[in-house]
Amino acid sequence: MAVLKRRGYVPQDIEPKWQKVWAERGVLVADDASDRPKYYNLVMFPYPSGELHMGHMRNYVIGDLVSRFYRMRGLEVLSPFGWDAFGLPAENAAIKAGRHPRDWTLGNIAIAKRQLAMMGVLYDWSREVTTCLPDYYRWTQELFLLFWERGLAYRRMAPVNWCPFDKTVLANEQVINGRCWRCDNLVEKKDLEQWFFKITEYADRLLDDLELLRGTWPEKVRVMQANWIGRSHGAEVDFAAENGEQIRIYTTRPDTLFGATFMVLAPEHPLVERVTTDAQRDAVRAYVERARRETEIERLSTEREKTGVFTGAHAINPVNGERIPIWIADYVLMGYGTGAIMAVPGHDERDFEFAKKFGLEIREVIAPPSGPVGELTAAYVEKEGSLVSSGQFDGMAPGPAIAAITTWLAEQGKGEAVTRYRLRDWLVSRQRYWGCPIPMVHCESCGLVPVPHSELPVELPPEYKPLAENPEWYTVTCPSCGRPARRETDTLDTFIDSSWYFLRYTSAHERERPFDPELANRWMAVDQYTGGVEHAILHLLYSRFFEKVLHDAGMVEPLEPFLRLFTQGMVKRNGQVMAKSAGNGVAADDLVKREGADAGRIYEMFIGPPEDDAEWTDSAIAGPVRFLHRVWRLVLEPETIEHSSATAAPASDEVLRRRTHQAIRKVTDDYTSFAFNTAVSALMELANAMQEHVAGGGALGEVWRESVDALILLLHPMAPHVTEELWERTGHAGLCADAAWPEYDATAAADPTITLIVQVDGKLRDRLELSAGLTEAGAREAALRSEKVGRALAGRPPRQVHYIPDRLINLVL
RNA sequence: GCCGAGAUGGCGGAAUCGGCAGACGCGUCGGUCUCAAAAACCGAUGUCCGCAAGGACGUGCGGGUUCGACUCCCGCUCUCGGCACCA
Repeated sequence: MAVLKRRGYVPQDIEPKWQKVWAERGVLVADDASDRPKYYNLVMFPYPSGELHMGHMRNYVIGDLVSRFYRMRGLEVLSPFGWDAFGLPAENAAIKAGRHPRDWTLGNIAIAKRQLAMMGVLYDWSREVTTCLPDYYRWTQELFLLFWERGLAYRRMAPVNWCPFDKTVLANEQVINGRCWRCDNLVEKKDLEQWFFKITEYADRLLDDLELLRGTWPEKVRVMQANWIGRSHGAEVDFAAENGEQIRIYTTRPDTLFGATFMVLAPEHPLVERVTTDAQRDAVRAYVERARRETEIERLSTEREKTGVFTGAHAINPVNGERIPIWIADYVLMGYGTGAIMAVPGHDERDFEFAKKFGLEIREVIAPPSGPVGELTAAYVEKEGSLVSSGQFDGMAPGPAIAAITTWLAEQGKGEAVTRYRLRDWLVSRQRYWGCPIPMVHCESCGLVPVPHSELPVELPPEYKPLAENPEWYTVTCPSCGRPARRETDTLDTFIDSSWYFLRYTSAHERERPFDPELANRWMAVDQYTGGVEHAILHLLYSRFFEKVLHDAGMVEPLEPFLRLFTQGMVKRNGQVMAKSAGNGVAADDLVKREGADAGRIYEMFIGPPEDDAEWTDSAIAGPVRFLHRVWRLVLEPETIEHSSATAAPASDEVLRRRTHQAIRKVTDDYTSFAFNTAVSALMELANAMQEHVAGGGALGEVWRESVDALILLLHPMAPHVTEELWERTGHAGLCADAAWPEYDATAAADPTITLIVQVDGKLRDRLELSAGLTEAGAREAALRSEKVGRALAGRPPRQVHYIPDRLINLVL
């Protein structure tokens, strides 16, 4: 595309000038001591991966727009920025390019910082944080120790997700369809000793407090988090195996206990070996071996057939003393519940399928409201109807029966009510160099010993090589007994770094603690948090967890870190999400060179609702480009706009003023509610109205100047450079960025005339321009006077009349 | 399979409460200017019938409620996102 050459407005001439002024004057540096109401406006800090394109920019433009808007409305805005700078891509790039991950990362930060400035995006850079620098990660280590001291960090052997390509373990949340979230390779299961955070201890609060976010977080995100935590209420029940072992099962449907016709243990269940009979031992061992070898590919095959093997053993159903067979099957997971189930094929789809395949008994114990089915052809899973073949509980509805049977089990000492979660503890250790070192020491005699606070930070060694292969680094003396010991060589998941950065911003230079609680409470909670939906579970759940732990530690008051959450959609081009790898990104540098930052910003806001994905069309940016040239001309040289007596309605100050105040109302509402696309439309309409005013020979007096000022001010959050220039050129002292938001005058915006819609039998027949405040009789009279209406009525009198004052009248025949 | 969101012109999208469907743009067509082109500016632009006036149809599909439905209800289809043997 050729560089657009137009008279007057040359964005490339004015944009750098104003960027310099804003920076010099520290326009967006937040004042901790201000007595204006605070507004903490946060955008998700990025991973510095290289050049920014317009897909990245959408987030930052929204953030900047919000900052500028609320500043103009008189709030003390805190809008900090930083870098989520530890992580695998830096290591991968470093391996490829032979550079140290730190150099690669810091280089990218410099590029991104320049590009943000070039887009006119302002931040309070005095609070910048970079998670890979010791002055940040020393506090991450401090917080790790706080979790350790509060019993929330522990180390244990566990089956974990191992990515063979990235050579590290992954959190459950980082495994997507059995694949690594970073490199997309299949994940393996391994038994390893790893560090965990006890997020499950906070499961109830993380779930229940989602209620505090109703209406201010996208419903989608709240639902996703609730499902991820996955709380279920049920009972644990002991079944006695015939060899004397107790097998504890978990069920959410104790009401179906009389329908249990067999039991199933997970292949990894510790009792498998002990209950299996000699006759079945070989078959069971073969099955368990196969299940162990089974890869994620087989796990994921969609139409997965049930497999299993009989142990030869039996157990006794505690409610009715029945003897039922014990099976092994991999559809029962060791990681959930107790790793063992009672199978109720009549009322569970999976058990039904298994029973059908292996010819096991299917028994009906819940009759639907319409009565017992007799021969079940599918599992009846609804909780409606009544119990049958269930001894003393017959006739009860499933709901009450759940409570009654659970109570009975507890009284008999055979079971108890239990709450279970899908959420697992957070695996936080990674076998990578480029992360925050875990400040712990392994001592043969003392065990796990925390590094004393006075010795923090535990710094990464300068040389880039795996920590476990760096004896010079890991060999230390035990802080407790002084004997030779070994440093922990794992580093922390980068999601820990990003779980508290918003707190660090509130006192980024604090030297004694991770953050100053007083300042944290001055700014927290975040009033507006903006970022991508891809963080709906991971980052947002972990940050909420940290906030609650730090609340409990007395370091910050709010229970939830983010009051309002906005998740913006992704920008696509040629049908694909803009990405370096897809080669379809619109580079920010190119855009600024061609169309200018302001036009790019407007286009990005105009492209569609900000919460939706948007398709970037190269030609469509012409609209915002033309619009800005038109604004320039309207403000600085309205006399060059031709009078066009043929088309223009006679102009009046009253009409111009009305449309100006209507625009103030609309744009203010739209900025508040994140409807940026319609805010652009409203501004274009105001410009159209002003142009019509001039073309119609309207006066260029006081009302005109009010419109010009409003146009500049309303446009400023979206297109800061051109408006700053116009503000100066129209003779205002001070910065447009510092100016007060225009006041909306309801009287001026009120329309004295209305368009009455006239319908006959619900069909539009005429529109009448009338003065407002019409009675039904008056409206009816006016409607009947219309020639078009007369034709439609054809002499018939209306039987009914529906009148919506000042809007519509419907004559029904 | 379950949960959530969505489907409106050639394209992006708009439509506070059930009351003018298609705002605002892009694109396209026509015009002005120009030797010409680009840019700029002006006008037209949902579909069909009609010279026109005007009329009919039209918000994924099929029903329903209503004087009146893009909007509410019932039943589908398709698209996107999340979860996925969680007992």
